Amino acid sequence: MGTLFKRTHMCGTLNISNVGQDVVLNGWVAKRRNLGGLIFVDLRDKTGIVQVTFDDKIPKELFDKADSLRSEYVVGVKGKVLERSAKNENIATGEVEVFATDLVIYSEAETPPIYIKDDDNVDDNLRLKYRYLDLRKNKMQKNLTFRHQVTKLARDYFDSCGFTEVETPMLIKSTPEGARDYIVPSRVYPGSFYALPQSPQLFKQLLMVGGTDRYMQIVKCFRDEDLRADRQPEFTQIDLEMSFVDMDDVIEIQEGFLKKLFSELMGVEIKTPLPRITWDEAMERYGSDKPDTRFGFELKKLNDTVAGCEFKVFTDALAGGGDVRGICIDGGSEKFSRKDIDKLTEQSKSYGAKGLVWIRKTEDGYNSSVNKFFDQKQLDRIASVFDAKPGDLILICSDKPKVVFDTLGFLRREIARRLGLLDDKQYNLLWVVDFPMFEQDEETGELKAMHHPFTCPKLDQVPLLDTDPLSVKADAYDIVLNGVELGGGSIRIHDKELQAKMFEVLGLTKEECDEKFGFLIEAFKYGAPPHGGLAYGLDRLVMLLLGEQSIREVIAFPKNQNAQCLVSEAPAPVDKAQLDELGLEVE
RNA sequence: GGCCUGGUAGUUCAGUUGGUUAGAAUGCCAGCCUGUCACGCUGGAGGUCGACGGUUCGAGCCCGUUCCAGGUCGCCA
Repeated sequence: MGTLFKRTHMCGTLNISNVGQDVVLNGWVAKRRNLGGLIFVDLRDKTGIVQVTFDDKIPKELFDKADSLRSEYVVGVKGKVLERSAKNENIATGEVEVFATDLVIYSEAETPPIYIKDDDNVDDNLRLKYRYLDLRKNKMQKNLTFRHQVTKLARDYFDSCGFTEVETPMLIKSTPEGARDYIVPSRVYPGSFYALPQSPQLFKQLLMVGGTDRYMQIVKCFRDEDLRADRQPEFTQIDLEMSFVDMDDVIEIQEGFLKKLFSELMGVEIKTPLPRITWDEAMERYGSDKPDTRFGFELKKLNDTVAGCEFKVFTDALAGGGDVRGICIDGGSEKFSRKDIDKLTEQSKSYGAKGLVWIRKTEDGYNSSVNKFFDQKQLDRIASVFDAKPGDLILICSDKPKVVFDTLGFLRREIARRLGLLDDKQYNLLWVVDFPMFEQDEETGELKAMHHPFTCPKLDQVPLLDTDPLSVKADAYDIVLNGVELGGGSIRIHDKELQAKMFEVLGLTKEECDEKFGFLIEAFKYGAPPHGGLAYGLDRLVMLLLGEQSIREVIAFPKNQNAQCLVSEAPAPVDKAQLDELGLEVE
C-alpha cells in the first residue's frame, strides 16, 4: 500500500521505436492469460492496450502476484519493452510487449457486472448504472476525447473570429412557453422558484444590448420533456450570437466553422457555400424541414392530377383543403412485397395517415390498390408525374398537408434505410431557410411562434402580421446534416415596437409580456443593435460525426428514458427538513 | 398518454404442441499447461424464468393484470 509507480508511458502508445526502453505503466487488467510458466496480462488505459509478460525467471513472489491478478485490478508495472516473437496485427501495440520486472497492485476488483469490450451488447440500464465501468471501454474514451476536440475547435475557431465566451446564469426566471422548465425552489423567497434555462436565449440577447458584439458559450440547457435516442433532459449547446449582422453574415461564419470541423476532425473537405433550401421547398420536395438529401424519392403533388377522380378518399381530402402527394421508388415493385407495404402502411398510421395507396407499374399496365377507381389513362397520368418506369412502386398519401408531409417524409427515410441507401460516410449539409414565423396549434387553433417570439419576420412581410400571419416567413435558419437538425438560429427582433407587435399577434397581453419578458423589452429601450445567432446541439453533432445511434454514447453520464441518473439514483426524495426550509410539502 | 419490441444463469441468448431435474456460449472458481492474444484441456459453482393472479393433473410456454427497459408518436417555442 502506498507505493506509486511513476508512469513514463501510456499503454496504447508503445510501439517498435520503444524497444529496449525501461518503462513504467499504470492501468487496468483487461485480460490475463496464464500458460503455466508464462503469464500474459493485457494492460489498459485510455490510450489502449499493451501486453505485459511475466515469466518464471522473475522472483517467484512476483510471479505469484501476477498469477493473482484478475480482470479490472488496477496495477503498476515496471518492465522493458521488447519486440515480440509472435506479433499481433490486431492491436496497435501488437509488435511489442513489456517484460515485467516489478508489479504493484493498487486496487483489487470484483468481477465486473458488464464486459469492458467495445462490441458488447449489454442492457442499457446496466451500462448506465455502472457507467464508470462502461467508460473504461476504448470506444467510450475515444468518444469523450473526440467531443473534447470538437469543443476545443469550436472555442478556437470562434475566438479567432472575435467571439468572447461568456457564462450566462443557470438559475433564471421560468418562462413556460415552449418546453417544460425544470424548476428550483428558492429558500429566501418561499413559494418562489428559479428555472433552469432551456437555452440562454434572452441572456445572449442582453449581451448584445450590453455591447459584447460576438458571444459564444458551450452551455448546458434543460428541458423537462420526454426523452429520445437523440434527446436528453440536459444537453449541451454551442451557443452563438452576433451584433450588426444579417442572415448571410451568420451563415458565412458558421460555414467557416463547419468547414474547419470537417476538415480537421473528419478529414472531409466540404464545399462552401453550402446549399440553401427554403422551408417551403424542403416540405414540398422532402416532406420534412430537415431533409436527408443523400437519396431521392422526392415528393410529387398530385392534387391536379387526381382532381375529379372517382376515388372518394382523394376527393374528400382535396375538398377538405388537404393534399394528395406521393413518392416513387425506383425498382420498388420487386423490393417491396405486399406484406412490406402493409407494414409501411401500419407504421404510417402513427403519423396520422389513415392509409396508403400503392401503384406498381408493370410492363403492360398497372397493379394497384385502387384499380377499381382508376382507369389505365388516369394511372398513366399519375405515373408520368413521377416519370415511373416498369418495376417502379408509387406510394400515395392523401390527408391534411401536415399528415401527408409527415407520412411521406417518414416513408422516404424508412425506405432508404431498408434499401441501404444511408451512406454514413457521406455528409450532406444544407441550410433550411425562410421558416414560417408562426404555426397553428392543432388543438386550440392559436398561433404560436415556430422558432421563438424573438425571431425577426421578413421585414417586407410585416404588414401581413395583421392580415395573414400564417403566411409570414421569418429570418430563421436551420443547419441540417443527413436529415438531422444540427442547429438553428435566426435574426432577432431588435426593435421594441416590432417586438410588441409580435407578442400582440401571439395573443400575449401587455401584462403577460411584462411579467415574462419585461426585462428584454425594457433593455430594448436603451439601444439594441441588430443581432442574430445560432445554436448547435453539441451532443447530436458529436453523435453524427462519430456515427453513433444515440447521444448517450457521447455523454459521460446520461439519463435513461425515464430521465433518471442510474449512477447517482437521481431524482430522489429529500429530507423533510430540507423541504421545510423551502416551505414545501410533499404528500 | 398511445403504439411497437423485449424481460430466462454475472452477461448475451436458445427454449419445439403445456410434460421428468430449464440449456448454450461467455464470464467466474479450482487444477494442469512457457508464446498466448476469443489461449488450450479437465472439473465445478451459478436460476424467485420481471411480479401477481388465473386456466390445467401439470405453466418459462396459454389467459388477465401489473412493473421495468428500449424504440417511436404526441410533446420538445
